[in-house]
Amino acid sequence: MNQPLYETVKNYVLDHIRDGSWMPGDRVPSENELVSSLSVSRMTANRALKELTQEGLLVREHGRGTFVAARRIRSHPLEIRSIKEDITARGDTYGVRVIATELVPAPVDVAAEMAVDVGAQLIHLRLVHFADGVAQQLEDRYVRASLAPELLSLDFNDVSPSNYLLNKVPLHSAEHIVRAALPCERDAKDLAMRSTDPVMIINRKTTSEGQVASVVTFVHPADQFELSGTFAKG
Amino acid sequence: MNQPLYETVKNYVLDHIRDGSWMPGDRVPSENELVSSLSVSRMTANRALKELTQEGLLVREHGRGTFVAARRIRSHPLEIRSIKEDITARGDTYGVRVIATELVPAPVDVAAEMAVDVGAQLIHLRLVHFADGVAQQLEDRYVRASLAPELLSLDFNDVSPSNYLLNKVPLHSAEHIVRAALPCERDAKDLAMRSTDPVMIINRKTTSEGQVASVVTFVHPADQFELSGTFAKG
DNA sequence: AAGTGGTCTAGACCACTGC
DNA sequence: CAGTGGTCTAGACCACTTT
Repeated sequence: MNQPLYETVKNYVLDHIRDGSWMPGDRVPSENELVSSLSVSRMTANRALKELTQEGLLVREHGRGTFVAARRIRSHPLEIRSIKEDITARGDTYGVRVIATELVPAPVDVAAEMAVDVGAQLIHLRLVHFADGVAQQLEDRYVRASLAPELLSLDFNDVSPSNYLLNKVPLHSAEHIVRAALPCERDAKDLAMRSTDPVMIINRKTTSEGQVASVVTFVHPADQFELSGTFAKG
Repeated sequence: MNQPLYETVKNYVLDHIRDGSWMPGDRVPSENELVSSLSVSRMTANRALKELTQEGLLVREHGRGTFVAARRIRSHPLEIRSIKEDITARGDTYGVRVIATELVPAPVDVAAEMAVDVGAQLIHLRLVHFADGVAQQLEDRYVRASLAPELLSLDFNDVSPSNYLLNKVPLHSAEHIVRAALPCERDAKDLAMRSTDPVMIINRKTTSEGQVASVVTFVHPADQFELSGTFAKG
């Protein structure tokens, strides 16, 4: 259980925000108060509060104090949609092939991405979604095991991991990175496509209550997929 | 001119990245080397390097060192950004090659897209945007000629078509479609890339006062570009 | 004046990497 | 082994805000 001290301080603050004892707008303890009550140095308290501020959970005002941030509401063209609904909505038959559902210790790169210890228990899912038998999307996902252990025994013909998690875990934010590339051999094989044909890759990291809940990589054959979005102003 | 010391350290590193003396993959000075050469404390050097890492300009590896990150443009699909600003912001030299600026009668496909008569007068622009001589974006655009006839005689080294139109024409909405593909021979040639390497293609249609003002296709070499975005909900 | 966050120092111990 | 980044401490001075 060797987490950095500043993580302990962050969790101390987060716990009070999560359980509602500190509400948006409330002042949280000052750096010096944390120094006294938690017996840490001021630099450590400062780091904890600064990082929580960068993560959008706190707001700091010079000379006044540190406050719980108001919850943001923003929409975005990169919606989290259900692949199954997309497929059935256009009249195709939805199908899914489950390649892996397993409980695994966190690999180093995933651990870094999710900010968990290497070896922490994660649920790993790897599925391919089909429309009328044509592969549409490869989904490779890691989920914090404590959030939804029953993922291991779900029937993904009924509900997709995305949808299940959306309902089960209160979503705070999602970060996306979209890029084009050629698929690696393994992904191409699972998608039954040539590795010389391009794919669109979407990485999504979702956070809930200050923690990374899930990281997922979606791989789409380029000829089967496009993203669209609109925005208006004024 | 009292900027924090860690900003001075950041600028010291940034200057070397911008002027090309430290290239992507190169090791930058270690914290202790910065302590010696700049006469700052290690915490200050650490803060500078940590922030540059968070900003995506450096990559740190425990026990090995700190390295200049591979460069990719990152943009948010929601925003209409200036490619020129993106390039200069990361310290590269911006360049543009104008392939075509002409007044043309609307081709059938463009006429349908813009909801104008076939043969209506449109301005057609085709340019390639470069960062340090490397092609970043091919821009192929049609603009309703009556909106901005002076586009034909602008110097695109000073202002990009996107930026010019943003200021000149009141934007109402923009629709985007993003997809991955292999480039056609002509686009690959203009981007000086192989037609077997994937590209990311963004189509944007902007409307102003109920009419389509402009349709544009951006083609990016996949290894030079990625989209990113975040959203949060309450 | 007192309290706050913003910055900075000069040490320290640790875990990881490479040789 | 030496060098690296990751963390932590116990001080310090400053600018800003409120009382």
